[in-house]
Amino acid sequence: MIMHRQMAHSSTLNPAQRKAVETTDGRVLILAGAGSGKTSVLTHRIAHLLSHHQVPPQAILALTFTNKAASEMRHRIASLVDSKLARHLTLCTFHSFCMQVLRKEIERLGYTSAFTLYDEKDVKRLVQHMARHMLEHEGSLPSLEPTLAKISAAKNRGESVLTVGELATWHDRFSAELYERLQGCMRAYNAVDFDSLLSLTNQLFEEFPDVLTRYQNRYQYIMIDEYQDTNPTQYRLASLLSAKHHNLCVVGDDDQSIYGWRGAEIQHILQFEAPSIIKLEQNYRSTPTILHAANAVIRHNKERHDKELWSHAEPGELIELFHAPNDADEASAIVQRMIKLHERERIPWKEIAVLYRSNALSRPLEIALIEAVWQKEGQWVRGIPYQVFGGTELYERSEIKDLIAYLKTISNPLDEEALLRIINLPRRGISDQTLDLITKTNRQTNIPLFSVLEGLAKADPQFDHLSQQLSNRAHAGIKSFVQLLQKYQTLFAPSTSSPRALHTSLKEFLQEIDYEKAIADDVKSDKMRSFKWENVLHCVENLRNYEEEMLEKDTSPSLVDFLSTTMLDRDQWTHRDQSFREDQVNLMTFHSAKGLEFTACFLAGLEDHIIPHEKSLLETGVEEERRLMYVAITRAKRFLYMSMARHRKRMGQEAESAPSRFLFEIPKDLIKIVPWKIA
DNA sequence: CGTCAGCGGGTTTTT
DNA sequence: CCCGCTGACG
Repeated sequence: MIMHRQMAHSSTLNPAQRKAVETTDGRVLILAGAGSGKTSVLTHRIAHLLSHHQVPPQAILALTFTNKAASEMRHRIASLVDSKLARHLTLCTFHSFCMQVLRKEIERLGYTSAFTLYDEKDVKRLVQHMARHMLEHEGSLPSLEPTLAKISAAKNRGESVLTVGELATWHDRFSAELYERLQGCMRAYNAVDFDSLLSLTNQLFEEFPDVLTRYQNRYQYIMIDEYQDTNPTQYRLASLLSAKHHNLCVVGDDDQSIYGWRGAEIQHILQFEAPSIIKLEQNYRSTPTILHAANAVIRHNKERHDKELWSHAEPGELIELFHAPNDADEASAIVQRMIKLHERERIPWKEIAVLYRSNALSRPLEIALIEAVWQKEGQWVRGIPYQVFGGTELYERSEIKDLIAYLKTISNPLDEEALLRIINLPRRGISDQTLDLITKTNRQTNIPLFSVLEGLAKADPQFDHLSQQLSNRAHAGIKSFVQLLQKYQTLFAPSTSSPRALHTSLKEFLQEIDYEKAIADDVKSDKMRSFKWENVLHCVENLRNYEEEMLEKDTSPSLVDFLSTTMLDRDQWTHRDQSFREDQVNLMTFHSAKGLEFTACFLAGLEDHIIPHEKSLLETGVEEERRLMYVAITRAKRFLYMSMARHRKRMGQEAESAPSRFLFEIPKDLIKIVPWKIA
């Protein structure tokens, strides 16, 4: 045992890290500053539990916010311990954990285990439909933005009713009514959204103590990553699960809490009661100059745990700050310096990032990158390779959404939102008018839409009245639609006698509905056509990959599971095959940069109104904006540039802007103010 | 069923 | 100013 304490794998840890790894029991708070080796600590801690305390992997639960974090941790653990052990850990996002629980237990709450998952857009669409239906006698719809905001805030708090302002205004009452109906509707559709994935799990645990006890007994050790980002529902879940063994270890950094506007509660990490509070303050990422600047800025916040990043390294370069006349000049000045870094300091493009507060600021930068002229292996070339994070993603594309809607309808015919999306796609003569008639019957009788369609298809006398009102064309369309769905419900059904690959069925399905032609009919340009079709094929490829993965894991693949995995892991759509490791400059928001690091960072548009964002000042307050600035600064390893423009177009108008107030919080001796034009 | 004009809105985003 | 959505019209 004593020999094991000096196990090779933990010998690289510093004393604070080691303490964090070895404090296994009870409530533990690990305050992990930016770049302090948080992932290392978490993975070593889990490895330590497994190999040193012989905790079975099934008894460990580690929850993260992103799939990326979960899979990175799993890989790193697998390199520390027997990979068989690593495989049996429950290490996943909050959402996929709840998905797993609900797939097994949701029938207690009146859903079926084939429930489908809605994303925000799906919910929004549904809310719009419902609002239109509720107010069909009114002239025009009120703006749904405030309603959606209220509903989303309530969901984040795990509240199933709106009690905003005692429902004083008409709009409040309307929102409350809509929220109530929305939940009824989701239930009827057998659909769950991202937020209710969490709140339903809590509800399940609260209403069925026997279920809770099972999970409490199983998970002796619970760890939560990025604890500063937990919202009340996640907090509740952690409390429920850890209430038996009380071995709850939370890891995070209050200074990096930047998701308050999405319901995250910084108070959770500020007020976490624990006998052991461990601070990781030694930074392995940035130069002391950069760290001093970051510390100086964040010191101005009141709501925080006291801590300060430090490093043994050489002080490093000063932070360069420049003020350009306008945004285009700022962008080209950034690109000029970037070329210098690449050519003189040999910094690869992928080690360079430009970070900005909001996506709208990326335009001028892209233009400057495209127009840039530089020397590649002695040749003059035009254009620096770059990638912008967070554009319109593949999964948002209509051809994919339509295809997914088809698969949702096949696996859960109660999902009327999905059904209505594809009922006339490709066109099969079911017009809006026809649909109106059918949905009216569906609403009046409370018979699910798909059952009405089935009834019509087999001429069930119950629907004679409705049937008479429909055209022959509509009849034919409905009949073929119902047959199509029934056929593929069987083909995609799990564990039929002849095990058939899902992607084979999908290919056959695409052929049968002639989706390629449907896309071709819909789109003018050839380029767009092939692009869309490629996206569809990519989707088939995803399904095939999924099936392979499942077979490797000895789990049986299913359409339902594929759909939820797909919805819960959007990375598979973006960074799977393409370019992730390519040598490209990175453009992204401060928010998306969290967790990443680059040798050189350019922080662009550091102007008051942009950072701190004036709208955000009113909502989440100046401290969250300061944390955002802190996150941005701490992304840089060696070179940090800060810049702003004196004039910038704002809402169409040219306007003057002032330097960000946060710049004045950085000690002058860390900054070198340089002319924007490079000599 | 598809196209176009007029209108509102414009911060951050993962699951 | 530029975008996306809605609703009216062909």
